[in-house]
Amino acid sequence: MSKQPVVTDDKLPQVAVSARMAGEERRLQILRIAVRLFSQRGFRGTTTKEIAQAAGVSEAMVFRHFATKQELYAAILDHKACAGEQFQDPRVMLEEAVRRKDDRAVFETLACKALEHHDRDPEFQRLLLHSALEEHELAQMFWGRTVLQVYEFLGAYIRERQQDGAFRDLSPNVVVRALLGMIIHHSLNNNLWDKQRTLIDISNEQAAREFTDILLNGLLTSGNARTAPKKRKK
Amino acid sequence: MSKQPVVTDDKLPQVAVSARMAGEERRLQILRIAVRLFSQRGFRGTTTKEIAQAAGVSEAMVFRHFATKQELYAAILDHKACAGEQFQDPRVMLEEAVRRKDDRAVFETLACKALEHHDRDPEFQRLLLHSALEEHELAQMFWGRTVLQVYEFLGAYIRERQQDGAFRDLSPNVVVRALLGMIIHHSLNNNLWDKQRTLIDISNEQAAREFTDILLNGLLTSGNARTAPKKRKK
DNA sequence: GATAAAAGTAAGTACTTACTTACCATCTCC
DNA sequence: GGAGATGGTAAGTAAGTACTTACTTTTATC
Repeated sequence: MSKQPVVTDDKLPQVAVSARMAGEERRLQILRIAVRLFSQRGFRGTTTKEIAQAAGVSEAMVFRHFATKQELYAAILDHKACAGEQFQDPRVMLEEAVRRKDDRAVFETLACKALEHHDRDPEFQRLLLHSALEEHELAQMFWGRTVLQVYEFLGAYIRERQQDGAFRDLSPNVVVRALLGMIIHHSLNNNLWDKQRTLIDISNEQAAREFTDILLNGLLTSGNARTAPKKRKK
Repeated sequence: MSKQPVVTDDKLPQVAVSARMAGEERRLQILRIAVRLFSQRGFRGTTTKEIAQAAGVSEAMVFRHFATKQELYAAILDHKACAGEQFQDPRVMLEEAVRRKDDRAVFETLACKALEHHDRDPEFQRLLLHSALEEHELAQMFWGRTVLQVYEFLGAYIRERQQDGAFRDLSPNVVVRALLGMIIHHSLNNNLWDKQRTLIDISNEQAAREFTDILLNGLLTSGNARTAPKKRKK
């Protein structure tokens, strides 16, 4: 009777805002909104009431779809970490470059894809950091499922190239950490500390190229390599 | 009367636990405890009740020393960011190495000091991350006061060495970001994701040496430099 | 068009949270 | 030794918080 048709914006006609939705549809909508809010304010910082309001439904609806707040969080992790537009498996992504032993392509492609992913989905990085700080299972899961794989895969490649005599004899894991460090720290800067990009404002492609450049060739001009060549134990 | 002398541990005789304290002393104790709890669980994740309990006093005491929870947080930021065992100014720390133009010493010393600091005071990094995620002022303050200075100082050194012809022509800020990325990401891994250090378990000194090594000399053996020398637009 | 399942809500409950009030205890110093 | 300042508490309060219950509306289906 007194129920006005709650369509707040005529410019979004394809989505009937707050109209009755099919169950699965509403579930997904709530999930997406929760992703946004959790990534902005963390798990503890986001209330179920806020989530419900942002979705345009009552709190009870949230709890019909997700029995507890924890379960909603877990569903998000599943959604973000397993399904959807997730990291492509590096083994597939880099297959060709690895076969060609094109070092530059291997590192640069990986760097570029990672930077693009963090750029397109900054929520993911925030969510990950929040859960790492809160010591939530997502952090461990992501570490075991994604990070370790990258270390294994890239590490194996580096070992292979060392045996070819193409790479110097550094610990492969340290090299991987160096590369990931440059990439992830750059994303973190762009998403968290220097959103206006006052210090560095370059495209992902260029960033990937420069970091790869540094890793592969080093900073020094060829004449000046090793100013203080200390002996390095093992 | 019925008040037992609440001294829980005889091995800490110099600090009378929960006995009457001088105002300033109690204030500092609460502050230190709050630092620990905030860094572990974040601002929203820590209750004033927990802080009071950990300090062995009633909640009212916390609010006598700090009018609000926010004010307590602000006091922590002051304490951590201004006073105490804060970062040494890199300009002082690296003065001699810069004068000698000992590139390896410049980068390695900075790396080592930063790694050691994060190792000795992991709370600081957690606190910083929490506040960056919560978009708190500490993050901006730290960025403006500490991070920018490092970029300026190291950037200037790199520019100088480029004019000497010793360094290749890369954007100085990108080089700084690469170095900080390796260092900070390594600390982050040690403090947050891989506390058991299953992947990489090396001393700070060695980490600093290896990262510097990578930055200064690159990965490739001298014969193989630049497998695919694309032209780089300015 | 009756019916039953599904989508939805208003108004709770039990508990926690930041913060307050009103009062006690213990020093210090003349 | 008493008085005022200071360290300290028990027991609140009002506004959240996650989650529930009992109920109404919509919609697909026969």
